[in-house]
Amino acid sequence: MVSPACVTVNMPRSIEVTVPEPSQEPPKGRAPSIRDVARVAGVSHQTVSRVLNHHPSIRPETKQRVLDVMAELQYTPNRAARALVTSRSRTIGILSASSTHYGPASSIAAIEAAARAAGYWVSTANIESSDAVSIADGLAYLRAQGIEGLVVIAPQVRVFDTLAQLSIDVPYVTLQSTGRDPEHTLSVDQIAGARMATRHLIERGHRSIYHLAGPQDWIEAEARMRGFLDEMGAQDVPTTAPILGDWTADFGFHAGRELLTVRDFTAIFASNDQMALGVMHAVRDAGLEVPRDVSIVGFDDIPEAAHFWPPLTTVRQDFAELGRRCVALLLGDLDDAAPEYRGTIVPELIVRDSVGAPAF
Amino acid sequence: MVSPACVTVNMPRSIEVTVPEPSQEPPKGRAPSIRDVARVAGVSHQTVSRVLNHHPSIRPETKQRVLDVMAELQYTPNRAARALVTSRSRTIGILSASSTHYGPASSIAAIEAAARAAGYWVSTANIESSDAVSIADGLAYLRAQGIEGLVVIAPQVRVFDTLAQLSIDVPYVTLQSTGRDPEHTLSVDQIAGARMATRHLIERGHRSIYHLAGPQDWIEAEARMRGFLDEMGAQDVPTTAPILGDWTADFGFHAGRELLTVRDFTAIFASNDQMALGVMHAVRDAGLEVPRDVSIVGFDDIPEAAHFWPPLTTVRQDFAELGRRCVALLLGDLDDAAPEYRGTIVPELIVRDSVGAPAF
DNA sequence: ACGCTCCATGTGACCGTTCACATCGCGAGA
DNA sequence: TCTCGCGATGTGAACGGTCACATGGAGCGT
Repeated sequence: MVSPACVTVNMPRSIEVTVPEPSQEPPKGRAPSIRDVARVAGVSHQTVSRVLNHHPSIRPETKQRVLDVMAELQYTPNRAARALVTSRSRTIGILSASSTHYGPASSIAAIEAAARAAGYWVSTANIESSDAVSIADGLAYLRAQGIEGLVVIAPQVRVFDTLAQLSIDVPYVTLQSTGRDPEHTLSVDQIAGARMATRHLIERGHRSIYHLAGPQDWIEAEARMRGFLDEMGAQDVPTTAPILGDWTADFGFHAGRELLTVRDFTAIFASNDQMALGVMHAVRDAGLEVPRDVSIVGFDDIPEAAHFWPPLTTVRQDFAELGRRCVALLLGDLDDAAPEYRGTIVPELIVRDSVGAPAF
Repeated sequence: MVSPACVTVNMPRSIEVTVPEPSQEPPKGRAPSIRDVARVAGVSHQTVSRVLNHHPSIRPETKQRVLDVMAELQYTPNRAARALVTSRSRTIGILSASSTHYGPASSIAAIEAAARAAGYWVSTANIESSDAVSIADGLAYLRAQGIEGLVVIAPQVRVFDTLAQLSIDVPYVTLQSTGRDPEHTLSVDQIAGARMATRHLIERGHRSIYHLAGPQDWIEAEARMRGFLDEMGAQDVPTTAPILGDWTADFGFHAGRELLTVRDFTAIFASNDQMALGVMHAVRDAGLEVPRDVSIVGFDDIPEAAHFWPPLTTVRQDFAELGRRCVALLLGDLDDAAPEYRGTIVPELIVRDSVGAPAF
């Protein structure tokens, strides 16, 4: 909702430092360095470095003097120089698809906030199509930045393959539960969430339920589908094959229209809210009503879901918390801190008005 | 719609290079450097550097040899080293609010893609609240990265103030038209878009139209409001004071409910699609219908808008194009290339089913 | 009073690039 | 044939931090 025109203002790049008492001026156009600070403060550059890194053995008054000079000169540490010598970029990469959707966007924002708080930088690579080339491009872009950790919000299956091919050797995290590798698992339990949604439908009396799944190379899509299948099986409800979608409302609309030509179901569990919205549109277009004729459950609880018509029953995930934990997990590996956040995030069923008793 | 658990795999950080013919092995754990390449290729490090920078006077066969060795060693240039010596980070910063919304998220994705294509990196700082402190934090974060240009997708008014205070001296661009400073203006003409929407309503016979505006420290919110006001004035329709919102569907819902207690209007022009959705919800909750009782126009054309109930008439903006041009403009400043993209992006009225004749 | 430890600080090298400048041929013009 | 110019390449010094190590006192046990 943001937009148009563009104002640019061009300004000189150098920082004008006005030192009141004429001590030695810092060099020409460059920003002041550690040595400039040292000179003005009357200490060695190393002492300045120690102040910067909170080294314990510095006399408080020395420290304060250095700090004062830093402020006076508007000193900012040079990230490149530090990265060069330590060979640590302190950068976390995010490989993301459909970053314009609410879920990924929220997670990205949370990751960035958490990383920033921990003194890390974040670099995002968006891939438009999820073919191997785009993925490889995105990963190459991140690699060139020397990322120390990677978060994958994209079709994981292919990403992992590409990762191996490019021999990118950083710890990585993805935002969903696989079930395998529980040691390294941080979960909003997608499966549990999908089961809640499915159970809700079954409890309301539905027996013919379709599942509109997400792309199957997204592990969370797979997990939600598995949850659906598990619950259907556990309750002994006959299952039809899930329909594989692409997360968009458009797809939901077209799939819904298709499905309604036969109309052998009373409910649909969509793998995200957008697809659920599309289905509702198709239902109305067919002259039917939600939930009278068809009941619908979504997944994610995007902020708009409460205002859909009818307000959508869905499964809420805390994307922000997810992003935060993700970073905690990565940093645990990176900094050998013990990540506290391995517990499971429990999703929540938000009951609104899109589910009713079955029509037949 | 992405989510849950998290898989981490830890891998060694060093790159194992297997050089078939035992030439001198590169140093311990570090990645191969320009000198490693030089040694293996039998040239000087400077020659390698020249190959890297496409220097004209290098013999083709020398160049090829170096290229081969680079491939063999899996050499990747070290960004930090380069940034250090050139004091150019090749990084563009984005300061963004509400990055989870479709518009900003789309622009960000486009900016990142365009920047990547131009060999630049992108760093995003999200601000959660738009108070001065958050803004200052975000800007400080970006500054510490040595950004060379800045894109602002946030309440610009405050940002500009803070920018001045922090004495951040980089070229910047914002994603909207101000009207002032036409020389540096890249416009999706918000004003024109808002006028189109308003005119559409007036042409359909509406005379009592409310405007649900965005936060007024967003310049595009202001521009859309101005467009609304201008058109109303031009057509001699009496105007009521716009209502200042916050871009969310929730706000639209509550504002709509409030407005409907009086119901002295036949149409609402909302400053974005989310607020329009909220209003439609309120209208239905009041037992009324869109567009029979109230007509509604939105702004942005988010992908879901076509599937709202009723499908929303709105103004489409090409966020992606916007992001692209934004980068072109910045890079024009940065690299002294002539930015070709100063023309105006014309928004487009998408007529769907949320506007009808006035109820009274 | 001696030596040892530890605190506070300084010195110089090094990280991987680019930059400014030097060098070495070789062909062309006088 | 001598020199000048230029194309192709090499040499060494930055850039702004951190690291490993050195140094000079103060405090303290014996």
